[in-house]
Amino acid sequence: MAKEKKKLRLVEPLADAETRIHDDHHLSVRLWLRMLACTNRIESAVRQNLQARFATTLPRFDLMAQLERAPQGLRMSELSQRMMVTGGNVTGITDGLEKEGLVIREVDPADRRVFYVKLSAEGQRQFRRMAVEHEQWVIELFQGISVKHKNQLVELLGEIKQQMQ
Amino acid sequence: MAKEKKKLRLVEPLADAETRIHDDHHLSVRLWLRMLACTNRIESAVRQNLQARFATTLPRFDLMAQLERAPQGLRMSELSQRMMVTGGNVTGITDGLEKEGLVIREVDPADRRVFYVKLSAEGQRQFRRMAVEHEQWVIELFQGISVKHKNQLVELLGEIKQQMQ
DNA sequence: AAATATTAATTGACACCTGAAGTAGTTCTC
DNA sequence: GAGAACTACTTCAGGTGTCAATTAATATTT
Repeated sequence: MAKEKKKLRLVEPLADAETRIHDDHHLSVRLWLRMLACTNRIESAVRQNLQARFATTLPRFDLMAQLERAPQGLRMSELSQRMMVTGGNVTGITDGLEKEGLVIREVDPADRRVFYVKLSAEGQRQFRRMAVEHEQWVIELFQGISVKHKNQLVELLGEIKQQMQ
Repeated sequence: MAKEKKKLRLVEPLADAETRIHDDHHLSVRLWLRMLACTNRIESAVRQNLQARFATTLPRFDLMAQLERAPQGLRMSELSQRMMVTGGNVTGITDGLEKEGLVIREVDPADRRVFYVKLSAEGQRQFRRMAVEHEQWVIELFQGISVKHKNQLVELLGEIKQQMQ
């Protein structure tokens, strides 16, 4: 213990010029861990709600949400991009939803490699019901945050998102 | 600035209050989606780096990071809490790390139900190496964001985190 | 002290997710 | 127009994650 500290102290003079950078190290890591913690908690809450209220999961909800915004249907590859997951994953989730009759795979006559995935009528109904509640959950989760702060967050996170293209 | 606020306060009829709520719906959902998008991208980058450089994974790194901060060792249940995952999950990750000789399960003679999980010497060495690079990755990912904005984000996300326990 | 409840960790079933390899259909190139 | 390259999707293996049920040890109750 004491040995460790001594060693660290010996190195300190060198690091001194870089104190600001060193602090930034900690700042960036701290920011990252906090982002992760927040996201995980919210995600976990949403996930539990989806399970409890609709016996479904976040990825399924997410896929259906993408389809709802694209009534003409989406290719598997487009779903993959928009959901930011791999193609193999989309195949699995789509299989599940198709088996439950919530989505449909339609072949493209012009290119028989391609599927267009669409919400079935039943899928549309179910998604609508879920979407309403989902919005409510998110609002409740963020209810303690002022509109001003929410806007600031959207702004700052936008900067990060842009930085990462 | 102050004038703006006053205006908003003066115009308080029903329609207006509805508008504010309606906007807030969108605002909250938008904020949530943006948080998720940012986190996913960063997480994905870190994950890829861990895989490419050290042939390991984020959960493993995360578990080792927890242990590094607690040289006396942690119970499975403590790990579970700190990592915000279920106990069964911790069992699996610990099994993997133990098999590779990076962590050790020590029985508590006072209560034979509990294990104290610790980093092995090899685990410590490996974690150190990973931690240095990991910090570097995070810093690079956030390099385009000013210190001021990072601090703001830490602050605002702290508010959210607090709001959610 | 025996019956009961509680607690710590594991197990098993199932879903998610990735990366790499495989299949089938399309396009390019000569 | 036949072979090579490319593209869309699927499959597979392996790690991650949840929940519910189980096992084993400890606490509590009577």
